[in-house]
Amino acid sequence: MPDVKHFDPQEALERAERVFWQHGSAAASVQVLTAATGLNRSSLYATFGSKQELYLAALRHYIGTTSHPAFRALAEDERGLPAVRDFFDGLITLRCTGPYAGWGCMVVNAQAGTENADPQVRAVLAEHHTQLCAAFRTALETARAQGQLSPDLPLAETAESLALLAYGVNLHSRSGATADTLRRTTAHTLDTLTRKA
Amino acid sequence: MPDVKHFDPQEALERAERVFWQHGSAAASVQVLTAATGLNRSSLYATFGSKQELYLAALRHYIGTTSHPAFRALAEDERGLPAVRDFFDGLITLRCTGPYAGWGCMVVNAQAGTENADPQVRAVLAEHHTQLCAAFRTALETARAQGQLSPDLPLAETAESLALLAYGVNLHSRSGATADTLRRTTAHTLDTLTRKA
DNA sequence: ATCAACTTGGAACGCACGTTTCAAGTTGAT
DNA sequence: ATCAACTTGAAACGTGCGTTCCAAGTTGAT
Repeated sequence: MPDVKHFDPQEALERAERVFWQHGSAAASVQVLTAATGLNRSSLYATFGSKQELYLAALRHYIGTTSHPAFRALAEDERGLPAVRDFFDGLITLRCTGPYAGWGCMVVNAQAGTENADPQVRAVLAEHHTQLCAAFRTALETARAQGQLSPDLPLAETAESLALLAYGVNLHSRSGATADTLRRTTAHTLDTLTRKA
Repeated sequence: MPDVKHFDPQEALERAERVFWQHGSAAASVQVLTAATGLNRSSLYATFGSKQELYLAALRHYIGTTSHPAFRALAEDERGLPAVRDFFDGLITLRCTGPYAGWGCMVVNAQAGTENADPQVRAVLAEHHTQLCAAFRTALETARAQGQLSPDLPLAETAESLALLAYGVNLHSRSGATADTLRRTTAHTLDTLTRKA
C-alpha cells in the first residue's frame, strides 16, 4: 500500500561508505552525506536510523565487499607464498592508484580515530583482525606444506606479523607513500620468510 | 612593563598534547583543552594562536620529547639488533601499560585522521617517517658490522619494513592488542632478520 | 604614583552540527 | 475512487563548535 522508496538504499549505503572511508566518521557531516547519497535528511534517517548506525552499516559493508573477498582469495589460494605476495600487491595497488588512492583502509582509519570509541565498532575491528590473521595463517600453512617456508618459522606469530605489516602499509599509504616503495618493502619482507635457518 | 603570564606555557602545551594524543585534533574541543590546561580561552588563544596551531605545536613537542629520544637511543646504541629489540619492547610497554595505555602513537593517529589534511602536519609526518627509517637503518648497519644479520639482507628495505611494523604496533595497540601478543610478534619478526641465507 | 603593556575571565559572535518535526505528495491494494 | 502507508522536502530544533571582543585586573619600569 505505501509509497515506495525513490532511491536504492544499497547504492546510498555505498556512497556513504566512500565518504566515511575518505574522511572518517567525525568529519563526514550529515550535510555532506546527503549531498553524496543524493537523498535528503528525512530519507537518510528513515532508512539508516542515525549517522552512527549508518557508519556502522558502511563499515560492515566495506569489510564485506573489500576485506572479506581479499581474505578469501588469500586463504583459498593453493600457491602459498605467491598468494601472500599477490595479496600485498593488490592491496598496494588499491591504496596508491585508482579512485581510492590515498584513502587508506577504512578499518585501519577507524582503529586510529574516534570511531574506535564505540564498542560496536571495536567489536567489528577485533573480528576483522582475527579474520585477517586467520587468512594469513591459512596461506602460510599452504606455503609450509609446499616447503616454501623456513622450517622453524612459527605460523601464528608470522601471520600476526604480516597483519601488522598490512596495517602499516594501509596507514602509510594514506600519508603519501608511493606504491613503488611499499612494494619493495613488502616484497623484501616476504623474502625473509623463505630463508633457511 | 607588562603583566606576566600566570601559568607555564610549556606545561599547558604538554597538557594539551595529551588531550590531542588521546582524542585526536577534531575530537579535542577548545572547551576540553581549556579544562585540561587550566587556562581560559583568552590565554589559550593569546599564547598559541589557534586550535590548529596549538595542535601543531603539541605534535612537534610530542615528536621532540617522545619520538626523537627513542630514535636517538636506537641509532646510538652500539649493540645492533638488541637495540632494535629494546626499541620495540619500550614502545610496546609505553603503548600497553602506564598512563598512556591504549592511546596509540600521536603521529600514527595523525596519519590516519583528519589531521593529515593539513599540509604542515603532513610535512611533520613525512619528516618523522624519514627519521624513524634512518634510525632503524643506523641500528641495522651496526648490527651488520657485528655480523648479526643475514648477509644479503637489504638495509634500506629492512628499515622501511621495521618502520611499517612499528606503525602496525602503534595502531593495533590502540584497538586493544595485548603487550604479550605484540611482544611475541615483534620478537619473532626480529628473529627472521638473523637467519642465514 | 603613574602608565603603558599585557593578562585574564566571561560574555558574545556566527556557524555548523545531528536530529526532529510536519505538511504535502506519492504509492498500491482494495 | 478511496485510503492507509509511506516517502519526501524544507524548516526548525537545541547544542556545541572555534573564535573574537572587551572591561577589569595585574605587572614592572619610570
